Amino acid sequence: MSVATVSRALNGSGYVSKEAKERVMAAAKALDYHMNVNARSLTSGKTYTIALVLPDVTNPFFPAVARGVEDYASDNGYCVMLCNTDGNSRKESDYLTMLRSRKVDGVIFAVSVPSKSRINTLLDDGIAVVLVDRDLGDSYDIVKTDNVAGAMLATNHLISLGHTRIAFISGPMQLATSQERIRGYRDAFVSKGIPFDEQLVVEGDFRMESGREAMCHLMNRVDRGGENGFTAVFAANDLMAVGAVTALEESGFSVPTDVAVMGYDDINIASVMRPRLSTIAQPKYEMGWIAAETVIRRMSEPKAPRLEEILQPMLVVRDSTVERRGALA
Amino acid sequence: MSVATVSRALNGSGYVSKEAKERVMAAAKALDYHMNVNARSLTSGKTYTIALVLPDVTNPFFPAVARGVEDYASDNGYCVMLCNTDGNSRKESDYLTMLRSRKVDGVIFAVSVPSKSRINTLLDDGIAVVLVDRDLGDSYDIVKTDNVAGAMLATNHLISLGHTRIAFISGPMQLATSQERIRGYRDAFVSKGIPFDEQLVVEGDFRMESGREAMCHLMNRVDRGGENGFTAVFAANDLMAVGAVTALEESGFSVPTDVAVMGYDDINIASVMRPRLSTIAQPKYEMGWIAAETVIRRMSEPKAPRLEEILQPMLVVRDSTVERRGALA
DNA sequence: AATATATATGTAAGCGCATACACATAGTTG
DNA sequence: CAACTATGTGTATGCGCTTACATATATATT
Repeated sequence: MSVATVSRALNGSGYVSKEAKERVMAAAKALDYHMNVNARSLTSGKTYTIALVLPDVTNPFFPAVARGVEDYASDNGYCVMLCNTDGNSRKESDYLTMLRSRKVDGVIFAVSVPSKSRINTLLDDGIAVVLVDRDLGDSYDIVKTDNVAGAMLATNHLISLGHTRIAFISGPMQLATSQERIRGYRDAFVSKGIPFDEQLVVEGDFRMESGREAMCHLMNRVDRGGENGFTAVFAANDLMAVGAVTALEESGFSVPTDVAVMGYDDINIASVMRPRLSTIAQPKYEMGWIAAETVIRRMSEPKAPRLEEILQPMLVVRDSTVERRGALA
Repeated sequence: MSVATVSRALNGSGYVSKEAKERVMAAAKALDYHMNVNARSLTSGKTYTIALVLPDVTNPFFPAVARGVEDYASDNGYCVMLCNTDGNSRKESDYLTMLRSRKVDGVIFAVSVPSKSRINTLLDDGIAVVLVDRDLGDSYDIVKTDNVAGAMLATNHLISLGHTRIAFISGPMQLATSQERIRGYRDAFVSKGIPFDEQLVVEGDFRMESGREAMCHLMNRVDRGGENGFTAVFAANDLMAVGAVTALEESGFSVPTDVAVMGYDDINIASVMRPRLSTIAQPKYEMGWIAAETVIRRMSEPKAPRLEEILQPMLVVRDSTVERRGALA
């Protein structure tokens, strides 16, 4: 019995007599033999590994995505490596080169610092790449939700409640996601013919604390000049919305009575905090799932046209948004 | 220039002339060469990969742990594979054999279904294993917090508030973690000489919905007989506590006025929900970090005596616990 | 019966790397 | 200067696996 026969028996490839196959299988079971996947990848070129590169699993948006990725991946024989970049350019780059030398088959990438050249390096190495959530122009496969539509949904909801002075706490400006949400926010005003005040948008970094800070900023400006008032705030993600609510309450304002607050993402916190947060729900799990499906598909068709999956966000109205009263207007 | 020289230059092993080394490095840079880690692992036997096997990243307790693992691991040249088992015996077992054939160097394991034989299989394969959070007797390396102490802290806090009828929503009974917490809960009663009612403990599964269900159970029993009343509930994790609060409020009771509620874990939700949840804080990130440190240490000393890291939990008093009033007593 | 085809197995090479060993040269020591 | 050591490089083998190719036997086709 040669190694070749054994290999064929184990893989079900080529011709192997029933009898030989049975012997191999029996021996494998008896010895508790398990294929060395790494050795195989040496010849096959496939590692059946995909990497999930994201800013921070600790941000409640990502675990759901990760779960989606993992479910699809493991159902299809892939393992997933988890890589946290903290939005740090250095870490991001270090990880990418590490992934290259590990020959992962694909990477699902929630970019923090947009760099096409980095991604191209992966592609040149034959590694499939798909972006999740944060887009990067029309060069790469992407799975995201329609952020413009989502932000419009949110803003229109607020407008329909009688708010016209709506502050916006955005995400990091270099991210397409942030740009798209801010665009939806603006478009909502334009489409209703409501004047729009650039002073009301403040940049955050998607973390809770930055939402708090942004809110303080906003409130300070009102106090000083009597100008820049607002009756509602729309934060580009729930975490910042939570921070904003905290800041508001610390300053003695109540949500939604004094100011209405909208979030984005619909993380679990949103439905449990008080007031329960109105928000834009994203299909996080599905995003991850589809992203995994997409990278895997891409692996076998490196030359296929760009894949673009744009899911629809959904307005979830809870208790943090209510008809305009406005203590800060 | 032979492959051997190149290998030595790249690894800094053996004798290599300065000049040769420079040439190699220059060429490597010029060609954007990266070591094929998998190929290397064929000869070295090390994959520089560790697996993190846990029930569900989506449970807010775990992302922090995962983050701790990842930080320590990546700082030391290791990648981490994420494996969700859903507490499903089948998935758990499937993953373990997959990890064996991938020759991971170590696995950090939050066990769902206690099975020593499974773990021994890994160990026999030369894979380092360390348990996190859920213990399994004194056979394996473990990183956890002192659950007995934690549960006592919680229960004593409630008792000191005047509560004597304290319901307990436990985790799955087959988990040591659950047993330990229930033991702490009981011990608190015993040490104060307060009678203890077995009827007041209900089993949950650590998920939010099960907390809700357990709470309904508890309330139903009160309604029927007039017996089994309670003025406080201690849930074995925050998620179930949230579920319990929900159930209570749905039934028209208010927390903490009618019944006080304590959680366990101190996930981010706890400080944001209303009422803000009193809970037992676990050093989640540290647990992950130390677990990673421990597996990596174990790899180089397979025969060393068992490593046991027991961290201390901390009482965090917020708004969900307050002096006994009791509408359900 | 001669030839073609399907089936079955083995041999050998190679994937990208590390390393034992042989060998060669330079530097030290007495 | 002989003998030895430290330094540098190359050759060859193997890690565990797949696969092209060669070979062999059984079965089918004309």
